[in-house]
Amino acid sequence: MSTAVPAKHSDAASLVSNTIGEITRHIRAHELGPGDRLPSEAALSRQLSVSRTVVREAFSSLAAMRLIDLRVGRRATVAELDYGAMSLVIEHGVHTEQITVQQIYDVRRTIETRTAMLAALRRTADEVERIRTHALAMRENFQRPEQVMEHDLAFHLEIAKAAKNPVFSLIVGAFERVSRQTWPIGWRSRPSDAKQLEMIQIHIDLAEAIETGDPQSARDLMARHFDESVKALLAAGIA
Amino acid sequence: MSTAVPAKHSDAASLVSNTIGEITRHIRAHELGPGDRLPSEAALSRQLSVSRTVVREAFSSLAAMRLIDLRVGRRATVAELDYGAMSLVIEHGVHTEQITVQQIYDVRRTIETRTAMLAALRRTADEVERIRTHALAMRENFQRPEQVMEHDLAFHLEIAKAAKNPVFSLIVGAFERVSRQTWPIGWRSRPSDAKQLEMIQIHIDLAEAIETGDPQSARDLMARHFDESVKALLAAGIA
DNA sequence: TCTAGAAAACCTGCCATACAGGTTTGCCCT
DNA sequence: AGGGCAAACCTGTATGGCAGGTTTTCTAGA
Repeated sequence: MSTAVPAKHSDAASLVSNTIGEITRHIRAHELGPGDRLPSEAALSRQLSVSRTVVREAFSSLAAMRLIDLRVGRRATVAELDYGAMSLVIEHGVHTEQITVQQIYDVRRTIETRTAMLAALRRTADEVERIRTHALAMRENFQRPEQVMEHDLAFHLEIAKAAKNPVFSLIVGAFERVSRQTWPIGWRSRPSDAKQLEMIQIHIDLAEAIETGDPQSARDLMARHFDESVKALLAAGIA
Repeated sequence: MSTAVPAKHSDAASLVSNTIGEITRHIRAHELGPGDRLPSEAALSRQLSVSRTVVREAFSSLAAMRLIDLRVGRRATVAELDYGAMSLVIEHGVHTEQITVQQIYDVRRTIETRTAMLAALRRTADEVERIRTHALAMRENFQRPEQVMEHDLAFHLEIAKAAKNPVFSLIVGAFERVSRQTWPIGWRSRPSDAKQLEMIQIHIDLAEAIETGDPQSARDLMARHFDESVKALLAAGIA
């Protein structure tokens, strides 16, 4: 490489994006799965005739999308599915005013009425337990909004997981960062303790419907939950 | 910076991820929108007391997620919403066998029955025109699968756009890379010209339902389309 | 012969510097 | 006032270097 000619070869795009392509191709070609190790930066640098700088930026980009994991001293490894990147994309869309909160609620309603239904059909005993625990913890801690929010988020994520389709988990997770920022608004927009407890009660009922294995009821409760939430948000002026 | 002490300050995480946070914070704080320019690498480097290398890797990561656009000589700019990163995440999930094609079809069915419905309610004349054009082009070129596929993908994306919710577009787009790779399988699994034309006919009918403004019918046609597609895939052994 | 521990080899995170092109800015001349 | 050109600025890529982590290998002792 030090001796290599200026190269000129290959596709137009930048060296970094080519390198990203090469790395993903490597993963595919060798059928690597989560946890499997990739070549070292130096090795790739030699192999692809680019500087380590370029390889590093490629790795860095892949890590940003959570396709690989990087840790100092260790080789890069293939990552498990992770919604971190998607969550950042959605957050960015909201902050740059390309997406409204209401639009997110519409999508969530569409997705989560389905996950609620599927969860009622496919849940395991463990999952039911976790789902119910989160719902009850919401009521328990209802004086501490922060706690309620965490359990609320975990509740929805757990239902998605119980639906046994990782793509649903990915999407529900994608809204996490934004939800964390808009949740307090919705909470404050419920004018009384009674209204807040009412909202929490829907979660508890939903957990029960999933436990019972009643998909229709689970579906309806989830739909009602979102309808109520949107109403609350609109009342708070987040149109 | 050359004179700066080893720093030790700040959060645990890596310098790069801190820098990513700083940049997104900058975007938010200054309420930057698509097209607005960010500080130069050198400026950020000074401002945050890290080397240009770190800033570059941060920029590179943000560009990988398509939150910003990079072009040589120019300053980085805030990017428009783009499903490229999400599409890579999904593709990665499929290649590493963490997601199955059938699971994707289930999600698409959930999402796209909704977009079809909304499109029928909210479409503009222009959108109807584009949607119909793609459907008809599928029939026109049905001897050239490559062409059919392109119009098929564009058809679904255009419907999502007509639903007037960018999050739906994002999600439908997220499946594009994977679809491009699995589409031929579905196509070949239809055993005859007649079967293939039948599939295309659903698209044409769907375009019509959207034009007419019949949400229920649009919904049902989209549902049927996915049911048929899954059937075809299963027949081809992609269980 | 087997094992535990230490040394060597390897690897990533970060930095400084350098230079080849693109792009912007601003000034000067008309 | 307007147009064109040079200077200033900016990004893409490369090289070399060093501070820690991590893995592998070798050796000495049981």
